[in-house]
Amino acid sequence: MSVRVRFAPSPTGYLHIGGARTALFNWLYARRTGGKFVLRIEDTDTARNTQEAMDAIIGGLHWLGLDWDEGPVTGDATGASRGDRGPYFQSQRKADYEQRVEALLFRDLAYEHEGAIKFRMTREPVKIPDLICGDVVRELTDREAEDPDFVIVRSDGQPVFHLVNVVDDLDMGITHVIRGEDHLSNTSKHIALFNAFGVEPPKFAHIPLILTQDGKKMSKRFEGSSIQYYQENGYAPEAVTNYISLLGWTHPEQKDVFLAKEIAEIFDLPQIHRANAKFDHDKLKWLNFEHIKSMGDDRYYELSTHALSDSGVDTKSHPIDYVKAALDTVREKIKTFTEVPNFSAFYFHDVSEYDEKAMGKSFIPENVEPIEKLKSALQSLSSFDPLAIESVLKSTASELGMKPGKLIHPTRLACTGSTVGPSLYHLMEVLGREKVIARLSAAQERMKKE
RNA sequence: GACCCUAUCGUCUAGUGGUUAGGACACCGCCCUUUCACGGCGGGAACCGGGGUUCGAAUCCCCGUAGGGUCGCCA
Repeated sequence: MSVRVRFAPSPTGYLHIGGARTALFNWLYARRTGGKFVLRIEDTDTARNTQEAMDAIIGGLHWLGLDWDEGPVTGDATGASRGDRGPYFQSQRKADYEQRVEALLFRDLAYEHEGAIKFRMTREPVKIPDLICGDVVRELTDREAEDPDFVIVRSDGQPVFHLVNVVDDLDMGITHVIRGEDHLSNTSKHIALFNAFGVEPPKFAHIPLILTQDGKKMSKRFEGSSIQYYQENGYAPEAVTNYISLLGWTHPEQKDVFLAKEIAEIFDLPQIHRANAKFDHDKLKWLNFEHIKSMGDDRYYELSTHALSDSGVDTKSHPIDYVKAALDTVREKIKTFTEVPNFSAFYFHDVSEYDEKAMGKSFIPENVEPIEKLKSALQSLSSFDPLAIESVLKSTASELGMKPGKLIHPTRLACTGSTVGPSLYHLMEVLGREKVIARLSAAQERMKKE
């Protein structure tokens, strides 16, 4: 029997980082086994569902590159979908649930209680075979011992999570339920329901949770709990999937940097670590840096220009080769794409503002003359390349009897407006002689005013 | 309160009865570099506690302790 797994988010918030990891593990398992990955939307709580959340989930999954074989195409519950086991929105499956409940009622496995319908839960301990946790025997808690039965249909007629989750998994032929460990205790209810329907439950695999650095549950308010945070803060999706896969799973060769599609060939469930993991932002950032270094040129240019345009820098009006050359000089300097504008915006517009502190040190009247000398030396250069620029900078300084740094710092500030940035000689080459001379001249005017 | 899961450096983890307890991130030091980074080399840093089992436990068992989860007409 071929594997069918599903990711079943509820559109009541955003795509949580933990949910993203659950989706990733499901996706990996489907890809590894050649099975199907189903996306199902658990929107039974109409009061709490929002279209915004729906779009964030679909968008987030797309962004992460976790494509689904069956499920909605868009966030519209009545819109198009892929697959022949739909509808994939629970809000569209009411008739199925009603039928199932009727059957339960008919066989006295459920009963009406104050307008709601409750399921007759077994009083016996339930064995939960789990691919990650092993066999878990779940006994009744003290409260459950008083009344183990639980509501499966609200008094307003709306079916409840436990019921719809089981019915859908059953109807959709789900073979493996891979979900967060927060569902482990509830699984006894689900198994009892599967038994009541006379079918064998799917295999279960409960994965540990992701906690904050101080070991607390990641609430919606925690910065970074939503995938959107990473989309907006300069992270490459491949770094994010790489990082979250490392929370609870280890590459057999102990590798740290890899692509999700690489793990898709070796991933398996029993290897998953059983303890919760704390989220380490530093390691994610490092992985992002690694992926920026190793991604293809075009992808790097694309993500960088996006970051630039997001911050209001227009690259479109510049020749493509100029843009690429400029971006090449910042590639190994950035850890996130949001840093790209800081390091490269000066390439795309004139410098009119300078670092205040540095200006006090570099833009002084005494520097007007040295910069003048440098300009003429630069003018006479036959080739405006990094090596030639470097040697001119140093020889000019030495002729003037000043330390190279005394000339280099004002030059950098003049060219970029900042004290940090790409390699000075390379940046000057990319900028081109004309712009460099112009910016040097503009800086001289500032120096006279000081 | 009850039930369930878990427990190796600060963090993610390797380890499945015999290892100088390994790696990565982070941190510290040195080198490289007249920007900021990168990089190179080196360093500190862990088996929660107590009982067993065994010739021998990080590894197996029990009891504590701690953390997390669940016990909804939320999902």
